[in-house]
Amino acid sequence: MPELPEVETLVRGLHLLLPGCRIERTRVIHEDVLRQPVRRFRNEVRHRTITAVERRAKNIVMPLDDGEAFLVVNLGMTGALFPQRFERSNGSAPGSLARRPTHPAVRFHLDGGRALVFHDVRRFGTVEVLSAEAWRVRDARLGPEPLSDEFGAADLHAGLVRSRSPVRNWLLDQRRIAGVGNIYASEACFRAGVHPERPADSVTPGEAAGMHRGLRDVLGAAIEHGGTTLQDYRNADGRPGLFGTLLQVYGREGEPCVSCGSPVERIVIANRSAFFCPECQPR
DNA sequence: AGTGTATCCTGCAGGC
DNA sequence: TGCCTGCAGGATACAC
Repeated sequence: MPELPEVETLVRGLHLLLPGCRIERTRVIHEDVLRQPVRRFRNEVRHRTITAVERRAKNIVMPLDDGEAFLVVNLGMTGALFPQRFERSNGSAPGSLARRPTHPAVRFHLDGGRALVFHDVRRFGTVEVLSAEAWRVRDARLGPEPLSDEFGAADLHAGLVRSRSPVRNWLLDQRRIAGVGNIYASEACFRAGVHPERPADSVTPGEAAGMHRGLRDVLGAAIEHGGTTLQDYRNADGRPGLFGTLLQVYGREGEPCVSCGSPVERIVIANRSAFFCPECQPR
């Protein structure tokens, strides 16, 4: 479910609330979301203080005790993090709009009676504590952040030409570029006028520039609108993202292309849907 | 280095 | 109403 813009929106909300919170104890309701034994997990987070809330690719990264360890959450398809019993200085209560977590998997009990709940219907999400070194290694395996200043069109092109895999698949590979998922991969291909099945190494420098632009534009705009909610995604306030109506091809099979009016098509690449306009994105 | 397939899970929509 | 199939924002492991 959640891709870079959704995770970024959630992280921005949580960053206003969680730093300084101390984890008193943890209840693990569904241990299959952990990547380590429950006992060890609970021991490693107990009595630690969350010192920041950051994003890397689609991961929510919370340094504990200024980076002695890292609590890393991946939302998978349906995961969500709900802050509970927090209050802002203006009296509003974040998370109060959230539907009660029907599928809690891990509940962190924080100081002051507050809590953070990881809720996940399908439980494809993961929650884990990593040592500083383990997180560094994990981080190093992830590709560049598409919105960072260091990521240029030339970098994108240089990465693409090293692979013959379909462009859409290339964009989904977190080792090549971080944070792009199925929605924004289709959107980026559309904005660049590149057919999603085109071999990555067939993309010209000009097309790569268009894709670099399109990718950054669509991710940036999606963040401004709080991300895309198809079904489950909620931000830290429990509100859905509003970018869905602005998607140009994803989920619009049969509907007219926003640019030329031709019906948008859906194809399956590597078992996952891709949407494109056959006129604007020729093979 | 690729792809296809399967796996982890649950819920929902649509067809009959 | 029930039953069935297919589909869903992710990530990983496997055989080929």
